[in-house]
Amino acid sequence: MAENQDRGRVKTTETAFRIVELLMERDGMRLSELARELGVAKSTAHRHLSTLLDLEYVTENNGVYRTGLRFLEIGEQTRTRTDAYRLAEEKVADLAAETEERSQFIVEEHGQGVYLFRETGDRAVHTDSEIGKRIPIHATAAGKAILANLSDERIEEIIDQRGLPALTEHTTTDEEALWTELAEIRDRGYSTNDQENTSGLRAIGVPVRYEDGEPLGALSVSGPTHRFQKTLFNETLPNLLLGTANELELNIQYS
Amino acid sequence: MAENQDRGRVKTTETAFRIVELLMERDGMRLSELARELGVAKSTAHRHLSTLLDLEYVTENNGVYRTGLRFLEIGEQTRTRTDAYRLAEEKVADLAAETEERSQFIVEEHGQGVYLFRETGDRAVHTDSEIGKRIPIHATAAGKAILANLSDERIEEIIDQRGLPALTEHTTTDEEALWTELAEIRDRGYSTNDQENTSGLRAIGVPVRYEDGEPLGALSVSGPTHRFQKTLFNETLPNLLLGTANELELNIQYS
DNA sequence: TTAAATGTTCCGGAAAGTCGAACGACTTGC
DNA sequence: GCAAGTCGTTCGACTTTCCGGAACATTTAA
Repeated sequence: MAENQDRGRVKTTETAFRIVELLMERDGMRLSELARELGVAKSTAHRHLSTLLDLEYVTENNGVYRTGLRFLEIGEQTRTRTDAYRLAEEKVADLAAETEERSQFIVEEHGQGVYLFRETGDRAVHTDSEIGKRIPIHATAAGKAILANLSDERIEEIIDQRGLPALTEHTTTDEEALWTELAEIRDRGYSTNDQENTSGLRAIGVPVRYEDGEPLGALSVSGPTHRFQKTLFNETLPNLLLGTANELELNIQYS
Repeated sequence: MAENQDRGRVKTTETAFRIVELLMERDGMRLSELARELGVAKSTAHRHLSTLLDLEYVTENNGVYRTGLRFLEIGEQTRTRTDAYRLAEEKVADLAAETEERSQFIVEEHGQGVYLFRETGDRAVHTDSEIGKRIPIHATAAGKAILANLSDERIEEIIDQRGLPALTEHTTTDEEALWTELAEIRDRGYSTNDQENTSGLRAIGVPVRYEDGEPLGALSVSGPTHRFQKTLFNETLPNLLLGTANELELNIQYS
């Protein structure tokens, strides 16, 4: 059982990355701890760890193995691969400075939202970076802005693959409701998020598109519910974001 | 032949990561291109790519495979694992703002220097991030500052493992000369770099140590030769850096 | 000092990854 | 508009190589 989709996959690679992920979650582990956790012989764990150490994807200190910075190298390379992403970084900084709130740029990958850049204005607290973190795409303003600009088939695909899990009691979990919301977003040009992934937090999101209409990501600004109200929430921020996204699209087009 | 150190290493993991590295270098590849490059059957490449795709470490678009943002997630987690690193980030920003030059924080991993944070002051050009990039540790100011605070055995080990490759004509490639320079650095408290990795660029570096004297990394400020001279290079910047490193060490101690 | 972990090495057996062939779907060029 | 070439995908047989267990060395605890 449970060999449904496993046809022709490389099991050794799966365990290698399972090890990496465990090391990340646990913030470092010892050899036998890892072997126990994985349910493999110590000798097996040893062989895998030695390999990852040799390849320099893992470090070892006093018998404790941790993920290495080579992941940062590959990740950073991936993030700054296209000029578009680098240009987005500037806009995120501008938005944070101008609004004094937190702003971020998110892209879609494997049906999820991934934080590429985040900047916190003076007013916002400087939290953990969260860069690279994944989040259900339907539960963020930026994510919905992206979703609204994908083809219906792709949207279906993502919903099928990821479902619509609830992060708070305000998360949209009904597919029908999501579709109508996406239509509104397309009309209006921007998306909103009212405590759908974190209670007490609201956000506005706008898509960033290539010339052909394909979304490459989305910008968003988020802040506490008590500040995000009325004109600010309904006009000022949406207009600021739409203008910024437009500038960004032009920058990308002529880069 | 060439099986000297390969005893007991997982070959499949090696090829999996060789694929990832190729995808990174080439900025994306097609299946058969990759198979050709690796010297394996198309079916083998296919199986590996499907696996990496399923695990979400790789993305695919119109038949082009690229590295995925999961590497960013793991890398970012690795970078911000300890409070110490996060605190270093602030100091890097302070230094860039104050000097208006480029400042960076570097750590040692597998005998190499790795850029963890970089900030460019208003005066410096905003280049590619280079975060996560590796560099021979003896060819940077920050690297030498770290090296000078390691045990003699560890220094030997690193030199044996990595050698002393020349990046410019000014790089220190003589082991004897390096040892005497490291002694000077220990005396003086800070290190310098005069066009040893990039011609036209000078830098000053200072170690950042835990209470027990173990270096966790080093701060440095770099700029063009024509600006980095006289009092600025010999007094002002060294003192600024030493003060900043000291603050940082205290912050780390009480965090 | 004993006892109980942990890390390391080695070997046989079995699971797995590799290759090549063969197919359909697209391109390219004549 | 057809043929030759390329690309991605699937399948089965061979054999590489990966896994587990045991035995030894090493450290930590009692």
